[in-house]
Amino acid sequence: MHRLLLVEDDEKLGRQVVEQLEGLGFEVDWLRDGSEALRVDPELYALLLLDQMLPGAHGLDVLKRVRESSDVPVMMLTAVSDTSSTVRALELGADDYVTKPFWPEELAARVQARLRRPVAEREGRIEVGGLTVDLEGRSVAVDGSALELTRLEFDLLALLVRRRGSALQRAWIADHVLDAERENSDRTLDVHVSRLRKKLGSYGACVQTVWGVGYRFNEELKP
Amino acid sequence: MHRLLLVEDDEKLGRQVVEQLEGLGFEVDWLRDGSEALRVDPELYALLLLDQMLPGAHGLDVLKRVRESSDVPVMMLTAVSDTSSTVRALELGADDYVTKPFWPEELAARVQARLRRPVAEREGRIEVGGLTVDLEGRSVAVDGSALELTRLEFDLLALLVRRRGSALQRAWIADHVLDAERENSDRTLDVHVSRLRKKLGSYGACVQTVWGVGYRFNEELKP
DNA sequence: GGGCTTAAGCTCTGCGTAAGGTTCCACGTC
DNA sequence: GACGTGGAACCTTACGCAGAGCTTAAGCCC
Repeated sequence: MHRLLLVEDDEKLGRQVVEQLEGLGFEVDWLRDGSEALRVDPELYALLLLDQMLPGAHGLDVLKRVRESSDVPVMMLTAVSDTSSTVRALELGADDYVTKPFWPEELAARVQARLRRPVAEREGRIEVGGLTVDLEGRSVAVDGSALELTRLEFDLLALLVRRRGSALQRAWIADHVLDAERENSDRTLDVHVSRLRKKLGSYGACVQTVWGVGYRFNEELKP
Repeated sequence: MHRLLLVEDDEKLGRQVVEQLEGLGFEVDWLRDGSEALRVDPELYALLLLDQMLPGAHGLDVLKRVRESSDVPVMMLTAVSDTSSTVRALELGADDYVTKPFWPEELAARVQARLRRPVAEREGRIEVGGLTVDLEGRSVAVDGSALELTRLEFDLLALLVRRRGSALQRAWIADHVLDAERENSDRTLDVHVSRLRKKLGSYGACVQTVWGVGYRFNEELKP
């Protein structure tokens, strides 16, 4: 089964999280100190859970170090107020974040969702419930019937679905989807998201807006 | 059940692939060396899986040799970076390719999908509803009556039909179909597509334009 | 002369933006 | 803590325009 690393200095919260995750069959290593976390080999783990405020080293430092050598998924545990750190974490390549206080069950569910799937980028086709995205054929179907998406809409959906579960930054999405040549209005991306949601019908709800950050495809919300 | 040949020198990857395929009920012969592969009779197998970089002989050499005597489906295992070899492989008649690194599960799924297709196609003939494309005889028939296609029109149709379901890029199609020597106008391809559609009659609708990308043969749209 | 390419006019798609409405968060007040 | 309020972030609709793609007709070259 998957092995996870949790870095969290709060004893009580840490114990709850470990219990939840082990209850789901994960093996969990738990470190209380940031400086210890700087020394571990991230490749040993299927996923990392990093608190932001840590003794020894800040969670962002750990994240930065990890990203120098590995693509392992990283989920940040952040305080509600600390939005600037959250944005910074996403810039550094965090895959998702959970704001404190949270229910350990919620965190466990997010972890499970992330690890359940094969590495999507390498598949030619991704299926989420009744939604099928054919990356090679550039076609999309909902419950069997084909959808007419524009080039940009398809790219947008593909991006979100391939990294489903992760909150993607507006600017990052824009960089990857919009025409890089021109200075785009801030509202351009909204419009395309809006149009995509509409065309996706009942699956439109899976395209979540993450306030102040960007968007996330949430497969838990499928109809 | 089907018998497959895998030619792969990486021990670990090879073992994984063999396990997966045997798990699906295939019989698998596994060679580690390209020069051995040059000596086998491809007709013994339902499908060949060829790595590109091999000791003894390059995967492309094996492919070339195989194609001299057989139409057995060949799937290439290619490194991400090696796009020029991939193009060359398709020119030589490879049916599909999977880029490394891949999940053995993914490869197994592709193999299964490929072998589910009707027998005619493996013998150089593809049938989509009432449309028959004879790759060897370079002839096309709609509902039994032959069609007069030019060389280029046939190549274009063959390309689209062989990779039906995939959205092919304009530039890629042009590279494979038009005269590579000259700088072609952007509109040249349009004209041939247009003429092809006209000649295909009711099947013309299967040739879909994928806006901003290229074209796709969509067998779902057959009349 | 048959087949490939180009030219040119045309259609129409899809992208971006503006503008007005809506939702959400932060902060202050009670 | 409940409530209210201002402002920022976001949603949605409508519209114009650049340019992708279609088609016909005419040229070019083997």
